[in-house]
Amino acid sequence: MGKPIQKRTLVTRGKLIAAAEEIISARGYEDMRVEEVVQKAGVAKGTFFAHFPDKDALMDLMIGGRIDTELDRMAQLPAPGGVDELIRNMTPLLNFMTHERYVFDVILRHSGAAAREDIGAIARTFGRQIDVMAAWLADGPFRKDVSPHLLADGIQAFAVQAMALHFCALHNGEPMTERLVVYLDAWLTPPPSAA
Amino acid sequence: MGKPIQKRTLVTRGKLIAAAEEIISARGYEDMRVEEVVQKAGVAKGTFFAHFPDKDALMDLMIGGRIDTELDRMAQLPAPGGVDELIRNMTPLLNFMTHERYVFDVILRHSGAAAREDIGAIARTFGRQIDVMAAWLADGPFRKDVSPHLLADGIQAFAVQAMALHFCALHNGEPMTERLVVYLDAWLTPPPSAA
DNA sequence: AATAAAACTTGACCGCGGTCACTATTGTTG
DNA sequence: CAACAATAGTGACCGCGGTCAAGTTTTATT
Repeated sequence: MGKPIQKRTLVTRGKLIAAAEEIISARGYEDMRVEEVVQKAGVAKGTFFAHFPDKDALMDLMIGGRIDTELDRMAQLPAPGGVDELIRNMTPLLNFMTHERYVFDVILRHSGAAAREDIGAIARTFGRQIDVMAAWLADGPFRKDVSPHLLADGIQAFAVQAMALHFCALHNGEPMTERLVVYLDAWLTPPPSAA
Repeated sequence: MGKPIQKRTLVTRGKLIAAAEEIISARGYEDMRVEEVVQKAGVAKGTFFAHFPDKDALMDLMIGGRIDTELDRMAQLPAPGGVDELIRNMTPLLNFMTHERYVFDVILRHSGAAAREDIGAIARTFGRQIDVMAAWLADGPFRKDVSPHLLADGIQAFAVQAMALHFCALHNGEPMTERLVVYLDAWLTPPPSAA
C-alpha cells in the first residue's frame, strides 16, 4: 500500500543525511543550517522539505541514531551490581544528551511523539531505554516491591531531572552523576526494614 | 550601582505586557507574535528587544507569573493526608502546565537558568514548588528515611515525566494523574517493612 | 536657558525555517 | 517507442524573530 519510491529518492536522502552528518561533526548540532545542508548536498531547499517535515525531524533522526548507538552498548553490559555501577553504565549516554544545550532541548521536545503514527527516533529510544534498564533491574540488589518497569521509568525521570539541573546555574558545579546517585539511592535501594 | 530608569520605560514595558496579556487571553500562548504585541502597544519592534532579550523572555515572565499564582494557592492549602490528596492539590498547576504543548516546552526550556545571574521567573517557580511541597511532606504519612526536600525533588521529576507522557501518543488516553499516582505511591509511601 | 550626556525609541534590514506553483524525471502501459 | 501519470526537484517567495546605526526625549550640569 505504501506508494512506490524511486531509487533517486534514497540517493537524495542519503546525500542530505551525509551532508548533515558532516556539518554536525564539524561544528556541532546547534549550528546546522538547512540552507547549508542542501547546498552541501547539491539540491534545492524545497527538496529538503520533501524529505523531512521540518528541520527538527532531521535532528530527531541524527540525535536518535546516536542515542541508539549508546543503547546498543548499554544493552551488551552485564546487569550492574549497584547504583554506582548503574550510573557508570549510563554515563556516556547522559554525557551525550547534555553535551550541547540545544541537543538536550531537542531530546526533551521529541521524547513524546505528537501523534500515534509518527513516533520519532528519539521517542523510540526513550522506550528502549526503559527496556534496557528494566532488564538490569530484574536481578540485582534493588527494590523488589515494584516492577522493574516502574523502577526504570523512575530512573528516566530522575535522569532527566539531573540533566536539567546540570544546565541550571543554581546547581552546576556539582557534577550531574553526584546528583543522580542521591536520587537513585533513594529510589532503587531497598529501604530500611521498618518505617 | 543600578542605572537610573526613566518613568517612560515602565510605561512602555507596561504597554508591552498588557498587549501580550490581551493577545494570550484571546488566542493562547503559542500564537503570540512579537510584531502583534508591538503594534498593539503602539511602539516599534526594536523597542520590544530593548525591554526583553528575546521573545522567550516575555513568555518566561507571563508563564512564570501564572505559575506563581497557582503556587500561592497551593501554599495556602493544609498539608495533604496522602498521595491522592497531594496530587489533587497539584492538579490545577499540572493542568495549566500542559494546557498547551508550546507552554510545556517553554517551561522545560526555562526550568534551568542559563547563567547564575539571570534566573528567570519560571526557574524560580521550580524552586518555589520544591519548597511548597517539602513543607507538605514534613508531616504526613510519607517516607521519613530521606529528607522532605529530596522527596519534593522526586515529585517534581515524576510530575515532569507524567506531563511529558501526557503529550506522547503511546500513553495518552490514560489521564496524567493516574500515571502520577502510581509513581508517587512508589516514591512517597513507606515501603513494606521488609525487603 | 543652554549644553552635554545618558536613556530610550525607531524602522529598515537580515537570517533562516518553511511553502508552493511550476518544471523535470522516472516508470508503466498499449 | 510514445504517451502519460505518478513521483521528485526547483527556487522565488513569505513570516517572523532579532539587530543596529541613527534619531528623539529625558535628566544632569553649568
